[in-house]
Amino acid sequence: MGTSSKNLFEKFNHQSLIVKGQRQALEPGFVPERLPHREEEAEQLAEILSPSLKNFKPSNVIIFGKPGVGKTSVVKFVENEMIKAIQSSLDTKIKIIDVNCGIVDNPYGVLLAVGDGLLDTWEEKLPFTGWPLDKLYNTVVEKINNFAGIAIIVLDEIDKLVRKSGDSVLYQLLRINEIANQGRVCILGISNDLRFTEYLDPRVKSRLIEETMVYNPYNATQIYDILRDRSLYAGIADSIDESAMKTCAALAAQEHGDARRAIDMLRIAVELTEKGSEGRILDDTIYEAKRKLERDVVVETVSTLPLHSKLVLFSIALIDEIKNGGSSTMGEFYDLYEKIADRMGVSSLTQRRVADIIGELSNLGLTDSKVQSFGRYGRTTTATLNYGSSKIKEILIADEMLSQLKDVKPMQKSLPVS
DNA sequence: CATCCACTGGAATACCGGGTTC
DNA sequence: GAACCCGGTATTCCAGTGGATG
Repeated sequence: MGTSSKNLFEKFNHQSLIVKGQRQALEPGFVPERLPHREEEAEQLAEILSPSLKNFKPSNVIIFGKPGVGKTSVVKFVENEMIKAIQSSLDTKIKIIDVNCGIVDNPYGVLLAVGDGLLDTWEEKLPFTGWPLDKLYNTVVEKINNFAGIAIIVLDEIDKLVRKSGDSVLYQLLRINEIANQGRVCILGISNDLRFTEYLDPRVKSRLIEETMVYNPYNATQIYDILRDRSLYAGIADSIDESAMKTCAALAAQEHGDARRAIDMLRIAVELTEKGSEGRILDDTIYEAKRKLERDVVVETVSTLPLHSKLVLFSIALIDEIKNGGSSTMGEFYDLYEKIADRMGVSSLTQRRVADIIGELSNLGLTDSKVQSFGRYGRTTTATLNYGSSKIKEILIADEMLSQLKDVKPMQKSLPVS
């Protein structure tokens, strides 16, 4: 390495890094050693799970709460504490199995995760497809029997699992305790949705929900405390303005008291500061971080959409353009979508499917859609873009597949005034 | 209160990846 | 290793339904 010429990375080394501690403290998924304003919840959960340390099956628990209110953090925290507690006593047999039902939302996947979680390290993993469900289930039961301890199955986002695949897996998991002669399972569910239990069979419901905990959203002062705590971990406390931290907390409190969002904003503010020249995080940095966060989310969601969703969104954007911000009806954008798909050389989906795609886009917050009835003249769904059509188009066209649509202009039709 | 259009839920179909059987 | 079994996912097909207007 030459001494006279600068190393390529040197420039970046000299960036004014303001993080002097653990950078992970600002990343999603970090589990702190302290849980400001969730100490009681953690203790309560530990109490519920404590029988497992004496080899008794704890009650099944469901934790409810909006996103970013610390559900997962509390659970992870308690898990870690429990693992520490087990290490000191050799005669307790506990396995904790984490399943993120946001990703694994089908019966096979859940049973597979449970089965794999019960394997000893030298055992070969179970096949991730191919087996009949009952064979997989029998294997899981057998593993529980051999294990002869308490298996705590943590089902994060359990509401998604139930919505997509019903409660059959839950029924099967609960039934293990009846058919296995040794070993017990305890289910710890985490849900964003208070009402998901309505989808449950009463028999499953009563057995699954032996204990419930509801976590309330944080208020601004609580989020402030959390941010302060994290900034201490990250070693940025000296580099952040008091009022900036308050602003950050206040902004996040306005949006459902989501602490995760506050931490995301703080992290981006840190990154912006390290790239910039200010050297300190100010109020303005926070506002800029907020804007960047929102922008990033839109780009991310739009660009990861499946092809046909992109085409539908493109149609809506085009109609938005001609109508200058107006909404479009199913008939309009479906026609346009068909033409676009044809031009791209892909076969178009049916209207039925496109109706679902509209619903998905609306769930993602990219569009607003509602059904409108015109009485005697039937009814349709209308869709409106939530972001500027030019911006949406720009993101869409960045996709290689869609780049050929760059110059597509819909022929001006006389559209009914809505 | 009939009417009309497409919304909507569910059953059917096609396809995929991967084990299992002979 | 060809043919078959199995569950998951995406889509289509079909029939029943919703609801404001006229």
